This record gives sequence, C-alpha cells and structure tokens, in this order.
Amino acid sequence: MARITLDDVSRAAGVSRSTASLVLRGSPKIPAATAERVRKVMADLGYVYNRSAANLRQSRSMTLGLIVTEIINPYFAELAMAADEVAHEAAYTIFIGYSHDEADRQHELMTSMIERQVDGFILLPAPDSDPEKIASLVAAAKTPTVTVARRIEGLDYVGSDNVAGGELLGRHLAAIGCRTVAFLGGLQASSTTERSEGLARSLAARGLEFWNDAEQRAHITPAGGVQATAALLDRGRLPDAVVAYNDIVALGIYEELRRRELRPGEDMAVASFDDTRFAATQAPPLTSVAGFPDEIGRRAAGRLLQLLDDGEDGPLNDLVPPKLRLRSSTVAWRPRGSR
Amino acid sequence: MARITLDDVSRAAGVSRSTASLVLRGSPKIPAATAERVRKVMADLGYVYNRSAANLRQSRSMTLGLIVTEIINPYFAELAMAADEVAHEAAYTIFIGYSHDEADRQHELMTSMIERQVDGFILLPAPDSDPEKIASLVAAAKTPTVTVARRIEGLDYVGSDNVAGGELLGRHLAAIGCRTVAFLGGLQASSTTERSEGLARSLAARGLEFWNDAEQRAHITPAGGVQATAALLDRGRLPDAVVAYNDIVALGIYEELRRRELRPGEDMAVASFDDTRFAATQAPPLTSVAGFPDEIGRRAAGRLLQLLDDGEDGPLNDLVPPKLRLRSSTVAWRPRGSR
DNA sequence: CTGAAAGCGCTTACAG
DNA sequence: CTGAAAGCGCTTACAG
Repeated sequence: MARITLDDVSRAAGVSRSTASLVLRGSPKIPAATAERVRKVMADLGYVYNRSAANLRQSRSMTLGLIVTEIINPYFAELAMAADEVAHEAAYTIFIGYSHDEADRQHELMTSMIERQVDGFILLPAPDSDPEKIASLVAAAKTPTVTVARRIEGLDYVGSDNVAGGELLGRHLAAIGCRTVAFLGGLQASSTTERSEGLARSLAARGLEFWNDAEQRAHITPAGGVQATAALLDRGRLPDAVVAYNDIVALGIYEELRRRELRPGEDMAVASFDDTRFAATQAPPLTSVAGFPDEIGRRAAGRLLQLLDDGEDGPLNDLVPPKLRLRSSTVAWRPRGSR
Repeated sequence: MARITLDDVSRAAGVSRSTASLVLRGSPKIPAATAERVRKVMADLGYVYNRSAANLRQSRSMTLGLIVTEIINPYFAELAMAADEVAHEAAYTIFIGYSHDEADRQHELMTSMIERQVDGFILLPAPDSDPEKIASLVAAAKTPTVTVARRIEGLDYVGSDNVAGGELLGRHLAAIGCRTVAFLGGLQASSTTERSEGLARSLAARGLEFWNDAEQRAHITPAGGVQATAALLDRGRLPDAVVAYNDIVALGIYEELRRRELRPGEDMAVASFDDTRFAATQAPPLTSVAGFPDEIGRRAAGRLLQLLDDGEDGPLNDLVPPKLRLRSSTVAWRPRGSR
C-alpha cells in the first residue's frame, strides 16, 4: 500500500487538492461542513501530513540547528533543553549535533544541517573555530546564527557576563583573606579569557597575586582538572585559593588535592563557575558562580525566532548577569596564620 | 539574489541537470574532466545542495528521531550522544525531543517528527506511554522504532539487564551483613520493576527483608530522593541499606539522611544504579551498578540502521550486562552490633 | 556518456 | 467557495 497523499484525500472526499490543503491549515475560506468531511476522510485513510514537501514548496523547514560541544556537561544540557523549549513552542524542531570542540566536525555538522535547510543556527562554537569560515558558511546559505557561551566576532551572541562573574569571585576571595589565587582549566576561548580577566582585575585592585600560566589551561573534564592542579602544585608553591574554569574541572581539582593529602576547602579554598548540580553536591559543597545556561538558551532561541520573523537587525551582545553561590569550599577556609 | 540550484549550475557548466546531479554523487558514468568542470562551477557559484528536495524525491530523509525524557541526567545524555555518533557515521542527522516523561508531549513530538519524515525512531518511552497509541503511530507511518532503557510491549528493545543488576546489588548487600534493604525512587516503568525484581529475588534467596512500598516510588530527581527517604524514615524503622533507583535519586537520599543526622555509608549503607559521574564523586563515594548507556545508545542506533537497510526482522530484546562498582557507601558500612 | 521528461507531495496565485 | 495549473529542487528511468 502506497502512502496516502493529499491527492488521495481530496479524491475520496470529493474536493480539490487545494481545498484539502486549506482544510489542513484551518483556513476560514472553507465551510465548516466541508472541512469536517475532509478531516474525517483524513482520519479514516490514516493520512500523514508530509511537512517536508510543504517545506520544499515554502522554502523553509521549521527546523533549527543546535550545535554544542557535548551534553554530558549539564551546563550544555540545560542550555540545549531550554533552547528547545522555546523553539518547540514556536513549532520548530531541533537538529542537534555535537562538535566535541573540534572545528572540523563542527563545520561538517553545519554543512550537513544547511543541506537539510535549517532555518537558523544556535552555535556554541568550538574554541578553535575559524570565524571567517563560519561567517562564509552561514552567509552563503543566509542562515541566521546566534552564538552562545563563546563569542565569535561578527555574530550575535548570548552568554554569561563572565567578566562580572570573575569579579564577584575575586572580591569574595579577597574578603575571606586570600593572598594568592590560581585559575585552573579551560581552553583558549572567550569564556576562559573573560573569566580570568574578571578575576585578574578584581584581584589586582585588592593587591592579590593572580597565577594564570599557560600550563594551567586544560580540557574541561575532571582529568583536565587533575592535570592542571598537578602542573600548578608541582611548581612547589601553594596558592591560598584555586578557581576552576567550571564545576567539571573542579571535580578533578578535589581529586588531585586529596591525592596529595590536601583538604579542599581547608588547606586551600576552591571555587568554580557554572553552579551545575555538581557544585552543591560536592563534599565540601563548592562555591560557584551561577551562569544560568537555561536563560542563555531561552534568549538565544528567542533571538533566532525574532531574526527569522523580522529579518536582519544590528548584531546582538546579550549578557546574562551571574550570581555567586557561597558554599563551604571557600567560606570555611581560614588564612594560614589564623588556623 | 535567488538561491543557486542545480539548474543554474548545469546551465553555467553547459551540461544537463542530470549530469550535474550525477556529479554530485560522484557517479563513475561522468568523465573526470566533465565532473571537474561542474564541481568548479558549483564552487564558483556557491551552490548549496538541497538535501530536502532530494529526500522528497527519494522518499527518505536520512534523519532519525530521538526522544528522551531529558538530558540533564547524564545517563540519558550519554545514550543520546552515543546514538548520534553511530547515526552520524552513517550520514544520518538526529532530531531530538524531550518528553519530560509526559506521554502527551511524547506523542506530539513523535507526530511532529513523523511529519518531518524521520526514517526511524529511538524512543526512551515516558512511563505512562500507551503502547497501542505508539504502535499505531509508528505503524501508520511505517517508521521503524527501537525503544531504549524502558520497555514497550511489541517494539524492539535495547536496555540494561536491570534484573541482573539488582541481583548483583542484592548479593553484595547480603555479603556485607545487611538484613533489611529498602528500594527508593523511580516511577512506574519497566526499569523500576526490573531493578526491584532482581533485588527482591536475590535478597529473598538469602533471607533478607526487602521493603518496597508504593510510597517509596518518586520522581527521578534529587527532590524525589528526599521525598522517598522521608516517607521511609517517617515509618520509624531504619533499614540497614537503601538502594536508590539511580544516582540522581541517591543525591537526595544523602541529603535527607544528613538532614536527619544520619551518616550515609556509616549509619546506613547506600547503593544505586547507573554509575554516572555523580556516583564516584560523592562523599562518601557511592556504590553503583554501571548500566553503560553509551553501549545502549550505540546498539539501538545500530539496530535501527540495520532495520532501515534490511527491512523487518523478528523483535529484538537486547540486554547489556551490568557491572557492580563497589565504593565506600556500602563497603565501609558495618552491621549495628559490630560497630 | 548526455538530455528531455516525469514525478516526489505539497502550496499558491489565478480563474471561475 | 472551489478547481486546474505551475512550481519548490531534486532524482531517475528512458532514449539517443
């Protein structure tokens, strides 16, 4: 049995194909009785609407492409789900792709989605993305694109105010009496730069030392945290506090500190960014700067839908204000002399 | 400027549209020189392949639908990513949808994806799914469907061997000297039933008491764990061990035990299922039954691709064997008399 | 090896 | 209010 098309429906209902098509979209031009009859036939025949055919005709797909690094990191997962929520309400469906932070794979995913006619992109760019390449890709297909969490020159951006987050943390660490602070983990990306910039600025203003060598950069995994912590401690001087690029990295920091018989939160204050579920459920609970990925996802999707409705508009730079969540990993720490 | 089509390309290259189409797919029928020329024209003109148009013609979309509860739970996230990996290698792209464990939303998502002509589904069914409704939906559109992690009568299934997992845990708890074991959290779904069945069986065989009242069921969140633990402890008797439906629920169990000044792992053994990142990074580290969601995702996608290639085949029931990861939340526990 | 033609399943002016 | 026709951008036999 071949699939049922609008043609079959209209024939069975004794109307033209255009009428059937209009019924499908609830056009007021069709008398209620006719519409009713057509709908009944559709149900009886088991008609399934082929939106792809409609899309071809209308040159839009009601489909959005979402590209993220991965989703094991709950920050990315929350962002993805929130974006989907907004898209879903507007009748869009989402293609998802995982770049694993590899620019080549990201490029491949975008190309594949463009071939599938996505109407727009939400892109969390790989750290080594080539801005020109991405710009030319989305320009060729005229696909509106909003970047999230990491910035790419020239594209709309929605993300945490990482500089402000770094400042919140710097001020707090100074207030509890830290003198030296090291920043651990994270790759070469705008988010890393911004977080360390906010830290550096607020620490400098209060006369604290800030350690941020290249060897302290590491992948955003527990293993990356282990590695960066080891690199730091192998230099022989202990800072009063370490700040993790995010909670996932902090898991590795706790692990490596314990391996060296240092108690996180007591021998060294530890703080972090993102405030995912991992932060509050650590022992000791981890001070973290909440970044509200759900809000970022929602705003990015909203912006994209607006772009799709109204066409181009100036470039957007939308920063979500962070919040500092104080927990015992810093609050319970005491300066060495006073212990 | 209108978009460039194959027509434009073939005209500019001085060949017919069929030739251009054949070049696109690297047909050996076209002389290398011609192919080269056509490809150059495509590049010069900035041609973008419209796979949707091709899909319409070919009646397939090279698209798979993946429906999961959500992806904040890393178990679901890993499953989703692994399935994507396999699909991606076979040139499929994935539509993702989040049911939030609501059957209505799941139905809506499936309908929307069917309209978009997905070639197949990987479905992690909502606990209150209506099997008939799902069966008729996918049958109407002839969309092959593989269920994962939770079973639906009559559909292919790939999941953990939860019964075996429950038995592993029951044997271990008996071995460390537990007399009474309570199972906490989880909704009415096959995974819950299977886990408790494995536990019940192995505990009964060793003469242990198994507590598993309806009020111990709860949502798969930390809050669900809190609630189920409270309901259990309010009855006034403490079990030797509690087993969480999964690591997420266990977070809430730890929390509620501490609120009542009970030390998890000391005053009560605690164990769990899934062995996500949350298990090993708890304090105390949490004994958990690893369920290998990545393997489940891979196998489910593989099965779906095979179905797409070879057509129907007997129903599948593919169980991934679990592994018990022992950690101090059970290993450090001692029976009351011997403390 | 290449070209003309039909068709995938819709939507959309345009007549009537 | 309804119908006939063209077209979205491809692919695929079928001639030549």
